[in-house]
Amino acid sequence: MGVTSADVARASGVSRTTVSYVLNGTPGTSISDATRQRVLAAAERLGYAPSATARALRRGTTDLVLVVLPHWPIGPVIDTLLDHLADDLAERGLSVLVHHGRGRPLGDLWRAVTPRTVVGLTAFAPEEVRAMRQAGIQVVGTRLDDEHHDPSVYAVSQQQIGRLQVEHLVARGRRRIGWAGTTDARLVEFAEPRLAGVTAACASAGLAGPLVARLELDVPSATRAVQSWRDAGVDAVAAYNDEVALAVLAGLRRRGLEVPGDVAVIGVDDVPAARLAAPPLTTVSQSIEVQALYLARATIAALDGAVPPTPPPDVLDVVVRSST
Amino acid sequence: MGVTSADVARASGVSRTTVSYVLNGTPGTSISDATRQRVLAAAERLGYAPSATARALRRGTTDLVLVVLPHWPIGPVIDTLLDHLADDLAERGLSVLVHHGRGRPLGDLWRAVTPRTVVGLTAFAPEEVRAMRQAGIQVVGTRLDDEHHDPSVYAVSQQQIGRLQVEHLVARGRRRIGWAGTTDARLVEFAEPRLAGVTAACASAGLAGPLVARLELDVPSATRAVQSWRDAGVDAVAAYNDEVALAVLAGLRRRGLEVPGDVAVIGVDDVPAARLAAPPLTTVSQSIEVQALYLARATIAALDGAVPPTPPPDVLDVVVRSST
DNA sequence: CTGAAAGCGCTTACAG
DNA sequence: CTGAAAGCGCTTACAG
Repeated sequence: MGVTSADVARASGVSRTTVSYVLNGTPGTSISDATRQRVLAAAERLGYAPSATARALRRGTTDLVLVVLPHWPIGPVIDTLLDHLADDLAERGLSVLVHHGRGRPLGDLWRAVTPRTVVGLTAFAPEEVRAMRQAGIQVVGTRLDDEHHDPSVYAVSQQQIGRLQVEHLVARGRRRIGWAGTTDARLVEFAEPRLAGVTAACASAGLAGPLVARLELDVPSATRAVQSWRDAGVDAVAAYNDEVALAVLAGLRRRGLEVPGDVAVIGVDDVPAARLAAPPLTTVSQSIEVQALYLARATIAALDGAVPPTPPPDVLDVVVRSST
Repeated sequence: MGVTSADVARASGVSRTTVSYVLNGTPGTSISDATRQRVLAAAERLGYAPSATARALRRGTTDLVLVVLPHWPIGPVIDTLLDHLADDLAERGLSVLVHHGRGRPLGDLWRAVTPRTVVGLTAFAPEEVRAMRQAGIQVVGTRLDDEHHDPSVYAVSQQQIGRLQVEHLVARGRRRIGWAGTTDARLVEFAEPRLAGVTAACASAGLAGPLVARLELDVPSATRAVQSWRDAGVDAVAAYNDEVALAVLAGLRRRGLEVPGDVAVIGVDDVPAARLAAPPLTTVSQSIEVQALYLARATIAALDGAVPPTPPPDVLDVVVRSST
């Protein structure tokens, strides 16, 4: 198929050993400059590229980092995180590959890739983590179930997000909270803990539990949800994320209600559309850059066998705009 | 590190050949049922998983499909496409891996992964395509520069998108077109051809060329752009995508202008936020599901050495809402 | 300063 | 019905 190191050796009249030494710049081996030049020239001329597969088999590992996303629609937030992560890791010669949690089982994936590190933005089954580690793969993550307190894993508390939303609304004098979820079943992993946080915060504040509505991202669905909230006297809505919050705003608009006069609305993520909404949307930001940097550092520390970095103290932040 | 086929062979008292035959269900080899059971049991007990790397080296290929995204912020559109593609390919035992066009050079990537197929949602350099093909990798794509008419590649014309936007605006009686681009340099690859389409369509309609403004996704920046358009008598704006269009709407709102009364606005992508905007946004949809299915089919056809499927006839569609 | 040889873990003709 | 052996392409002790 391709040209191998044996071809380069033959073309430059040396052994494969020497080719390997020259091309890898193996330290501790001083090849004569003439030989070096001959090898380099031959490699160049033949268009030689080493087989990463053979190298991986020999070395037992690759320079790949596999990022596993949860099985839900990823938003701009995750895109940004991936961008930063790829940049940070590229400096260490690592390539980032992303799996979208769809298709074949995860086990097939990491076995096929033999990555150096698996970065999980989703929760892994404990057996899976064990199997990966046993295969010599580092496992790093931002998210595991709250029960699995693996010290190597840093989890942004989804509950805390919901809590912050309610605390902000309460500070604004709101007393009857609505929760806007989605009908997308894939989001349950994130939606449930956020709702739990909302519920807990309502209890702490001495309020009734949130009035839950799940909506599609369209105006009719949002309008129905708004109606159900109004019937119950809701004066503030915490939404699963900014997209849902935008739907809520659309529903309120359709009903002729004022924001925040009649109803306050708060989202999660601070997507670009949030600041462009009418009115601009108050939202909980997750400081993705900070998280990406932490993940990159954790990955690199794991690689170096160094102590894991300290997780960033507070990545959650309420961005106050005009909707509350 | 891990348990190998030799371990399984030893544990079950057979040769590695037999282990391989049993575990792969190699056709044309009839292993006695007793032996088969012994091997299976030993593999199970030892937790054996074949080394994908060794297999790849031996077979010369993997069951991986590498999707290369362009180096720009991917939106929900691409997410949906990836989801569909992964589902469609999983049925053929193929795993999808995504590269976000960041970090290390593409060449390192595909060499490291040795995928069966590379699916490009970005344009590849011709040498790169040649190198991949020479390495026995199939190359499939939705996008190549209009100059490279590779029959194996199906390109959604970015120019056509811009053209459709203008034709719609002209049909609505608009005569002075503004173009809303972005300051994000990563988007140039897509933005330029779309703008070229807008310019061409303006010429066809006997209009002056578009008045170009590039904006950030925030209200102040959008407001400045709106001002420049108004100074030039612009009565319709074609935006690079929906996000930019939302910014334009925000700028118009800030300026107290009516949409579409004073200025019509049209985006691209039909993201969920488009229908939730105030007013709901007219946009060009790219029929992502159709494209994903086509890509999956093209990938599978390439695998089977079959004739490539016919590209879908018209994936572009103007979704008319209230902003025009 | 450079080469012959072993071995990473698998699959697959080829023999029996 | 099953096994010994070669080989995928690389790297790296070990010898010279």
